[in-house]
Amino acid sequence: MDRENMVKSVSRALDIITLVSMKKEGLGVTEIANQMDINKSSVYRILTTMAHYGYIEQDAESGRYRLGYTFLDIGSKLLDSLDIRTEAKPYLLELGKFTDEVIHLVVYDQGEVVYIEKFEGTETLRMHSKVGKRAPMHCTGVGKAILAYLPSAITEDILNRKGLPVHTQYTITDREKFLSELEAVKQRGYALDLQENEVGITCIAVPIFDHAGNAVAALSVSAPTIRMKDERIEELKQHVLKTGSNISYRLGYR
Amino acid sequence: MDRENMVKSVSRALDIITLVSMKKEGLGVTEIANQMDINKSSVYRILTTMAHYGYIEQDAESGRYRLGYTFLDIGSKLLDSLDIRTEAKPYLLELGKFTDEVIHLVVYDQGEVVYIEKFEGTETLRMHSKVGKRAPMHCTGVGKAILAYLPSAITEDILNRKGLPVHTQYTITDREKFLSELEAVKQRGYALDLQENEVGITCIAVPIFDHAGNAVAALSVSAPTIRMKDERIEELKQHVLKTGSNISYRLGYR
DNA sequence: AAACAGCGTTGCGTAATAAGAAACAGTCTA
DNA sequence: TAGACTGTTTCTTATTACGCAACGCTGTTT
Repeated sequence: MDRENMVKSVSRALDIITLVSMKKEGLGVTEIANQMDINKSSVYRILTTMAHYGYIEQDAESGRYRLGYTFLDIGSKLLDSLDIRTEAKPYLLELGKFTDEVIHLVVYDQGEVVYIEKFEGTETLRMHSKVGKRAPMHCTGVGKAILAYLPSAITEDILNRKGLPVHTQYTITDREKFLSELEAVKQRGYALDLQENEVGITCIAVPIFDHAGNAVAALSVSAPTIRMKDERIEELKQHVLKTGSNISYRLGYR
Repeated sequence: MDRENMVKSVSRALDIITLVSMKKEGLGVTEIANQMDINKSSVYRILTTMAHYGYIEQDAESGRYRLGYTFLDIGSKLLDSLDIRTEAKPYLLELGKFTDEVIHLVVYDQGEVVYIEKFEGTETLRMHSKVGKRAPMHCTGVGKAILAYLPSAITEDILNRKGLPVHTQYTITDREKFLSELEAVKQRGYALDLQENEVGITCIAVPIFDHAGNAVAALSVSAPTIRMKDERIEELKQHVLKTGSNISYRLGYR
């Protein structure tokens, strides 16, 4: 970006914030001035300006400057405005173009997953029939990805209520086997759907976490099993994982 | 505070942030310039400067400017640095498990309380939506717990500035009544919120003192009023008081 | 289609403004 | 008590950020 068009004092102010944010005990005016190689008084004036707005606080005893609570105010406003669908969209598009396969985005709702976005390889994004539809969790990649990260009490409850109904001959129907599958998912960080929901379809799915660290959503790349050999899965999983963590980050997950 | 010593462009930048934070859809350069009654190009340059640091983001399609994710980064660093938070954490967890109700931890800041931690039942929430939010002091348990122990001059000042706005039909709006309520809180050592902030919610709150003996924070257990009969309050208050004094001790209060 | 109105962005000259040097007023140390 | 630190303030200078106006662009209106 053009460094020409930047406002110097604002730029300095933001540099100071970065500096201050790194020392939790706070920093002194002189200390900051030395580190940034600018004059004390400049630092002082910028600090008092930011302190006036509550972005910076001065410790009454030590005189040192620390981060102020206004960052929490703004941060919580930002969190309120985050929407999974809009945040995820560009990442899904990118993943779709790269893989040239179908990408799904789902959210968790009452023991099921709800499809809220779909992207088809070459075609443009549009309202597809599957958007809004619900699916069980135990036989889908996205469902297992979320299930693996839910609190175990909730997972138990869902399994008790929904059971493990057969969808294909590959569906995991044994409770013990399913629980250890979830453990494996958690270990790997991603879930596979090996024709467990629909014969001939294989998926790679990853969970998406919100700002509170809850697995609120998941995304998957689905493809005909014929195209999903081990080497392809190995390659794709990297990108799916990366995309998932990018979206989680956009939702405030740190 | 001296408006003389402030850096104008930094001040403008922070005003812009405030403005932007109020519209979650974002704002345009011209829109901001009109509202602040300054030139477009000034706004533009300040925005690009902040965008370079990630405090502001420009929507690729609409061209509008929104809050950027750096606020979340700084916000989470700020939360980490709050030692009250780290010291209190284990005690809050214990209280949360024992009561199986919602536990809140707030700090006092400029006549209001700021939520810095929340425990729900058994789970730990990294950054719940309420964390960072502000609330008035006069109609919350935590607010009254702190208010009762602040120097009376400061209490007076807060009441003058903020008044006693109605939140529910149970909110104490008479100044004399409120002051004697604070006296009662001080006598008992804990505060009750009997649906004064939100109908159907009852809280028990206690102040937390720092090493200098200042009431800098408070914690509360909140529950539906139906679950908060007199006997339960009697039982809970003991544990809340104990937890509060334990945390104060950890902060150096003797 | 053409004219218009709106946007975000850019270049430029000028005057306001932020930066720097140095003195000031404290505090803590030796 | 002298010294070496702070954070704060003052004052002068030229740097710099400002406002003006024009630009390219998009979408709408006529």
